[in-house]
Amino acid sequence: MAPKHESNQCPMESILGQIMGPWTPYILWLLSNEESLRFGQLSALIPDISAKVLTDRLRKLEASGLVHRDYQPTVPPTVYYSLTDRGAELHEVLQGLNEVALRWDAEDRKKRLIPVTEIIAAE
Amino acid sequence: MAPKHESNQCPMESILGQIMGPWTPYILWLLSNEESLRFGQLSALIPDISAKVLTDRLRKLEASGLVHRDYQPTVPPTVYYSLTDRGAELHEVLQGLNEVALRWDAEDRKKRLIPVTEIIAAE
DNA sequence: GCAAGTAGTTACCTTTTGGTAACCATTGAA
DNA sequence: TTCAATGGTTACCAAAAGGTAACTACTTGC
Repeated sequence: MAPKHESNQCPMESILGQIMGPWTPYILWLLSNEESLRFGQLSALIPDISAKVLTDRLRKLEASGLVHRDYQPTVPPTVYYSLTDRGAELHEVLQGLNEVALRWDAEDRKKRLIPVTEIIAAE
Repeated sequence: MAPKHESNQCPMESILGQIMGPWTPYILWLLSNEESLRFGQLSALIPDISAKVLTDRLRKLEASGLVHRDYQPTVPPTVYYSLTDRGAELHEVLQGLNEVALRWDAEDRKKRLIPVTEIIAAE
């Protein structure tokens, strides 16, 4: 069974149930860096996600009150997604995570480059 | 297909691939609040997780270098899990997330209590 | 009159994930 | 002599998640 993140006890489990899962935090992070993003823009920024899954994630985030959906009945229709005030409260946490990600990435790159460096040094 | 978090481009996607998914951030958070926890303790702290899944998560975190496994060949065996230095770098982010979680939980509790308050006020 | 473009939805099928129960080793205690 | 205790593993099965292709609506431009 998937974690019963609804029924609970612990606030941490509850928030994790809302924002965890494949793609979800990534979507939140993209939205937290822009005023708003259209469906197609999100789709382009996350090439490996299918429309079905992207829709599903956005609907769930909307249901949790973290994302706002602004449907403009133009032709063709235009839909803007943005963080709600509550969603925006995740900005700092996501930035913090991104900083750790950048640090680890730099460290790992450096490690992976050592062999190359040795080859150059040996010439 | 599950997100291809290995092959990538973006550090944020990469870190999310390592720490996201059901139970994983929760395990990290529990470990970030203790020196170490034994398998059975983690199991007891997360009642809904099965041994199979807990093992799987711990093995993956170990493979990512975020968790250290200390097997003591006593009888019966004792295994201590703790965060590595890299894993410990997530502490602040997890604390930040927990603070947001506590705030939302308090807000939601307050909102859920309003009807009760109204009933009392109406008496 | 047909294609393009947006933001999806739906049905169908495959893959992945997770649960459950049984089993493992080893030794001390009842 | 048999049970309990720890930290798992394995096989088997059910459920959930996700991919793909087809289809929707509506109007503008070719």
